[in-house]
Amino acid sequence: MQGSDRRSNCPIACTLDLIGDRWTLLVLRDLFLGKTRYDEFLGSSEGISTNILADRLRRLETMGMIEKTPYSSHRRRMQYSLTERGRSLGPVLRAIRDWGLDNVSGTETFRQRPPGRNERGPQA
Amino acid sequence: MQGSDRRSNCPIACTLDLIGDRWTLLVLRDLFLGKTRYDEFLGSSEGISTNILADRLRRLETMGMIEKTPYSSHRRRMQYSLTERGRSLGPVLRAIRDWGLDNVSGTETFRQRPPGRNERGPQA
DNA sequence: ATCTATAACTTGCATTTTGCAATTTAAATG
DNA sequence: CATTTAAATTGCAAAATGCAAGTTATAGAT
Repeated sequence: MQGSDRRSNCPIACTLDLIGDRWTLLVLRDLFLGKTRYDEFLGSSEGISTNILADRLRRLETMGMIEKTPYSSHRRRMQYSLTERGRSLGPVLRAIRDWGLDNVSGTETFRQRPPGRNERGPQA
Repeated sequence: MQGSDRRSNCPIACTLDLIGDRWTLLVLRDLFLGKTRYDEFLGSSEGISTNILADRLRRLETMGMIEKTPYSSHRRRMQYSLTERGRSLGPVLRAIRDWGLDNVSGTETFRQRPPGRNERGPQA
């Protein structure tokens, strides 16, 4: 909890302490969209910097939102996936998406994902 | 839109460009809770700085999320209230709250607001 | 008239975070 | 061996935040 001397019991504030920055939420979006690897996140059109990406992935893992598993014998090559805890943020991302679709011109979702995995996740 | 050369059509990204920072969301929370005046926002337990508060209120007004009206003949004394556009962010704040209640220990809502105004807003 | 209190900022400056680009690391491949 | 690839790390500048003091414009008291 950020600012431990300034404890707030407000669930909104506590949640925002964990995920209340733009890059974290964008990384979560990408995870919901099925991206798993570092270079995939780097490829998103918002252009996250490598240091920010590494930092956010580490934080998300520390908070138990994601977990990483090797996908190669190269010990630094990890794929990331949402944990149950991370997946429970789906409604948040979805609400954000819905607001954007209704209120920001020029936004659209593309490539409708098939039902099933990430069914409750955001689409972009 | 932030980073105009890095335009993203993703509704999530566009929304986050507008409100994707902790303080903006906390100010929005307070507005949903019925706070209207500068010193009321300052009184929240997260301890926003005066420069950040002034900045966020200005931005929210510029984006059409809030409007300000004088409450005193003192020309600097304004009360702020959500516009329709701002109120439509209710589901976002509510999703964030719900996640916090489910996932962050020690969080709670207090003083249940009566149904009616802000019925769809967050409670904290 | 002056002085004090109040509310809403603004300002100055230190600290932290972000953004950019280069570099490093550890593996696979030719 | 050298080169390529993927996932970081690093160095540094720019931007944002945080803290505290200061300013402004009014109301109210003296």
